Amino acid sequence: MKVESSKTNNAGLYNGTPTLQDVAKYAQVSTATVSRALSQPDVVSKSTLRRVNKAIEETGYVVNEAARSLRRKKSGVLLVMVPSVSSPFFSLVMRGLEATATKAGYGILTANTDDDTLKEKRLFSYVQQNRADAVLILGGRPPVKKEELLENMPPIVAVNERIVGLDVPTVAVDGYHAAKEIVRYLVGLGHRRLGHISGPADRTSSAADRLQGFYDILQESDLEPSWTFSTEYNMESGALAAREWITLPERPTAVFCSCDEVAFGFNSALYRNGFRVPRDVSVVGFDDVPLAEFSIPSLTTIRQPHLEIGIQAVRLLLQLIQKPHESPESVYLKGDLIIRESAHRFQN
Amino acid sequence: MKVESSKTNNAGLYNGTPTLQDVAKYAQVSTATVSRALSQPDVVSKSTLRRVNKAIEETGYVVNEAARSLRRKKSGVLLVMVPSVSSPFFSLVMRGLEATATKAGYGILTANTDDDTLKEKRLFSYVQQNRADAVLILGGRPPVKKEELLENMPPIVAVNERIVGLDVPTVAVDGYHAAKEIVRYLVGLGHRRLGHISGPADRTSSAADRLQGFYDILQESDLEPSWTFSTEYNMESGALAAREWITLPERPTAVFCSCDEVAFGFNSALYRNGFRVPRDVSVVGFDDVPLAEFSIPSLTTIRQPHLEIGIQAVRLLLQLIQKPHESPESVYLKGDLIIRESAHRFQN
DNA sequence: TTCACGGATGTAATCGTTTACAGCAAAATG
DNA sequence: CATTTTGCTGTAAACGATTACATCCGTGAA
Repeated sequence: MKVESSKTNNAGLYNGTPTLQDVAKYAQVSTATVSRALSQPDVVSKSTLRRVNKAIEETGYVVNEAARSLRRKKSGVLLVMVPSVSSPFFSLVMRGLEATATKAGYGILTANTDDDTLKEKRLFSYVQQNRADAVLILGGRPPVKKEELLENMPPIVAVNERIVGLDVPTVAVDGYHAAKEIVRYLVGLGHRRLGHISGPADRTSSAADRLQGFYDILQESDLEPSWTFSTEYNMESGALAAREWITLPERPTAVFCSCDEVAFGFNSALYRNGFRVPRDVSVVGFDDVPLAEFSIPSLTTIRQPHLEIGIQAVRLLLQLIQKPHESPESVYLKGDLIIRESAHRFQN
Repeated sequence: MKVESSKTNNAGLYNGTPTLQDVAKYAQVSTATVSRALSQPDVVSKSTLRRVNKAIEETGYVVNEAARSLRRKKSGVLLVMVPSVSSPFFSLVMRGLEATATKAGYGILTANTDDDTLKEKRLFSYVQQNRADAVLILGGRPPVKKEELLENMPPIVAVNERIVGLDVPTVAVDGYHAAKEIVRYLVGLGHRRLGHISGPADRTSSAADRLQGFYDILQESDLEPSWTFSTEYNMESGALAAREWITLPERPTAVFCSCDEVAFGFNSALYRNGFRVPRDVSVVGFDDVPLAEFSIPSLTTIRQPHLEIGIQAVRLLLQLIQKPHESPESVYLKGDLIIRESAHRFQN
């Protein structure tokens, strides 16, 4: 079993990074066999497999993904489009995505979409360029014009938000029922004047769902919505809403914020104006970001199972990659009410 | 100028995604010319360039990055290794990294390192597989055994933390001077019993720097450190520290927390035990995450220029990719003291 | 007129894998 | 024993771009 040193190719000599060729030469087999040993070990004979594995070990061979991608027309990468990776909740979800994708042998390419100039080009370029096999869209905004997409649509799964005007499988918490649950909780605490600071309900399905849940529970309870305020999912918006709340003639005694960040901003601005939560107003959030537990006061909120969201989203996406023409069912998960300090029984 | 439809290759017929070949055929030039038109437009004649560009437009050609990577032996991707993408501060930095990398035509592949099982393999596999050209390490931990790395080290830049035992260019805030500044501020407010909740000073350079800054200012001020507590960079740890602070016979009147999250956890646990910040103790943080402004009380802290950190890190890395043997100088940025509510003048 | 030179383009090899196809020996079948 | 099947392996052609080298043509100098 002598290793023949080639003249045309001094591969065995460890001059560069070893290739399949080098392994093949070392193991005295063809490149096809090495390739098969790697991808379909069961079709290779035991003894050959051993020899190849040893050769791989000895040479320190690592597959070249660029070559593999070219040949297979698969990159092994998922593109994640997210409005902002620094959003506390999105970053939690991304962790779940990353973990699951990695376990399945996929890498995660991250693209922030807040940078409008590139937003449109991104999806197309990454996937068409063969840099990514499929796309996870976190913010809910359709990345390119619909018509263009339909022409040659890569596998797409929407996460957290349905994408308006684009029918793709979605993984999200059932915001409608979660909203109902938390508002019902407030009503149960004796509150009769309830307000809601909603997200951008015209653009995002999550905001619309939560808003609808709010309305429907009020109706079931024979109550009128006392106040609604529509804004973005961030702390500044919560602070803005607080300034309006303060001016109200009949202030709601409980406010349902569309997400934890809005609640933080709301509470913060109230605090700075001498109001105390929950003494002066009960406040609840949505998401249960890590800070909800440690904020002052700690925040009663809906827990979104962020890891599970990531797991399911990747699962659907891989399914879609395998069978591009069988669109899998969307998955709606349950959010759990987490009771903490920020909402109190209403006392007249 | 008639487009000849080939028999061996029905490329012009838009059956699959168009390739360079198709563009070449359409523009009546060779693939070499198209390639040059793309990468080095100045060596192609004006008229040909126009023709090629038109052909690209018409066919909707997009470069196949897999093929390009294979040939160029460059992937156009940077690997970001981060202990946890859901850390508020890391996610801010990542945004800066992503923005700068995108602008330079690079993609960002994200790898969480909290999942120990894969930690070691990651750096090697991604770079050796030709999936990434270079690596940004955010957490400070060396990803593989040192010896292995030295053999065939890809371009690496450390972000936020120097990597112990690995001499690579680093981009970070000068934590030592920033710590001195903020502690000096506390001393200036009249505090004489000062405590510090430090990060993992044995493992991370940032924690060690801040700790040293704390010590040195006390010494300059002829004060003894009243209390130190070493822990992790997270809220639970802050809460843990609070429980110890409460039991102290002579409680420090001001506490410097190693990061904002620790401060949040600290404040939160104190609040739950009936203490108020800054009435009972002044607290300062480090990082200035978005929540610092909106927390109750708002947090006096050191602002880290997270965007600038991202920009500089990518700049160094690209420099290193271009000239692998000229290791660029590390960059240390200045952190700014942001004065808010959580620290007060000491009143006896 | 001849020659050198530079600009523009084409030819073809190459990057490292995968895989259709073919070949071949041994086992199974008739 | 002849023939088919099965299991394993090798040959060589892709995948789609880049680039060293060759070629061609026009211009200006000698």
